[in-house]
Amino acid sequence: MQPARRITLTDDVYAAVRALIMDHDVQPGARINIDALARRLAVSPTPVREALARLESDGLVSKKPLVGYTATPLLTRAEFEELVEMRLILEPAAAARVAAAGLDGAELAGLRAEADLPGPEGAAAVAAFTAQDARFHHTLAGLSGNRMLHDAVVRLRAHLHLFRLHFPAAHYGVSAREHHRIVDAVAAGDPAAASAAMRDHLTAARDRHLPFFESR
Amino acid sequence: MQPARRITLTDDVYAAVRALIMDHDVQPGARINIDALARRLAVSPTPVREALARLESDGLVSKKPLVGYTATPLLTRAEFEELVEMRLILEPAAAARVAAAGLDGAELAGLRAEADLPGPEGAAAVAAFTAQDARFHHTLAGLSGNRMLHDAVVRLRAHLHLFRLHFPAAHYGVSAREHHRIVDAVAAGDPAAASAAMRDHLTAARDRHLPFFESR
DNA sequence: CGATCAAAGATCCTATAGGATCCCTCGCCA
DNA sequence: TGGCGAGGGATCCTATAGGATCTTTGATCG
Repeated sequence: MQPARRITLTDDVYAAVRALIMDHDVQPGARINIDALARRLAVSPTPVREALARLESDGLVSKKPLVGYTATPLLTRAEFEELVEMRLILEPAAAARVAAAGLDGAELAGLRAEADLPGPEGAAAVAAFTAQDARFHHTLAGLSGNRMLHDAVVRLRAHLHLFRLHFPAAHYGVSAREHHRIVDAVAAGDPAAASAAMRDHLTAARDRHLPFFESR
Repeated sequence: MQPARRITLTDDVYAAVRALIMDHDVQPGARINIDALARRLAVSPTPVREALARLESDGLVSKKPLVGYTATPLLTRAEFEELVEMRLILEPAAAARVAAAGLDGAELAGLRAEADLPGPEGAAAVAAFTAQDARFHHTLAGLSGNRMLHDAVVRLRAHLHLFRLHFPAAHYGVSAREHHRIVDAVAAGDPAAASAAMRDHLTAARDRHLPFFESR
């Protein structure tokens, strides 16, 4: 772990702690000791405290007064269903809006490039896959032109760190094809088709993830 | 202003600062001096810093490194349109889900009670109206059973402190009737009607608010 | 008279120290 | 042997002080 340094320590600490949680360097449900974390990052407890306060707003940690912070436990099956439901509300609407508004050549090319997903090769395959998948969904939400919609999609995404460990190989290839189907509908300027393609993608992804809960 | 005291100062400070902003005791766009705020609340700067970090996640203040915090400026017309668009995505979906799930007698009675809105009498009429309106929308979102959906609706609502000052009298009465139409559809277990009623309510409220931007 | 540069003031940012609270372990008792 | 209570340790929470940075004001030069 590198000592954090930039303009404001808080931002660095925030990013560092977020990464620790997302990569499961801090086990879900584990206590987070402020002093120990500060020593590990070679900073004082104050910016750590500030970063944790922000992370609590993101839902990645929770605070019990006079006891301490805790990394948020993994999503339960029910919470996962809620998350999917929420994405089904937001993301098809975003896709429809992008299709309705239309994209210029550069935007479309960029989106199409991000629709591709890395294969199952390489050491950090799962991390690379989820990171690229996140980029695609975030970019699409951003192109909706509605900043609040974009923020909401990004915020939800943080909870998917759940699947960093157990990850079904079935995702590779299929997800990329579904992404391209969404891009095609967007490129055609067909809001209904874009919305439907996104809905199908999300429900399919949900079904692919479900076995995870069986095995717990 | 009372000195803040409870279990954790941070929570109290958070609520206090939030109230300051919502009530326009701190003008939108104004700089927020951490030390001055700490003295005013009779606490040290540390919990103030922590509270401000949380408020930044809520979008009520923004931070410029090495410069300080600033109360978020009032929504522009474009941002207001984005907010409405976002509510149109979330809240009709929430209403439909509540209607589909059905409510027991107590829940329905509670919701119907909150649909009523205080009239234009009294000193703090605007504050009472908006507070009650918020309660209705929050309660409905909460009854959807989806916590993330509820949180998203509540989070958006914070940005409506915009209208604490200039408030059209046309809202009184009309809004309550629209609320009851939503409750009726929910009580009838008709998701499509509930969704439509909410959509109509939001678009009508949007139109009632629009003159505010003409007068700036 | 306007623009540029420098210095002073204010503010934020970080670190360290002390008080209060909670959790856990050990001993005692029924 | 199991339950209860007290003490110690750890941790959080708050406060204060010092260093770094930015903004602003004033003076100087063109």
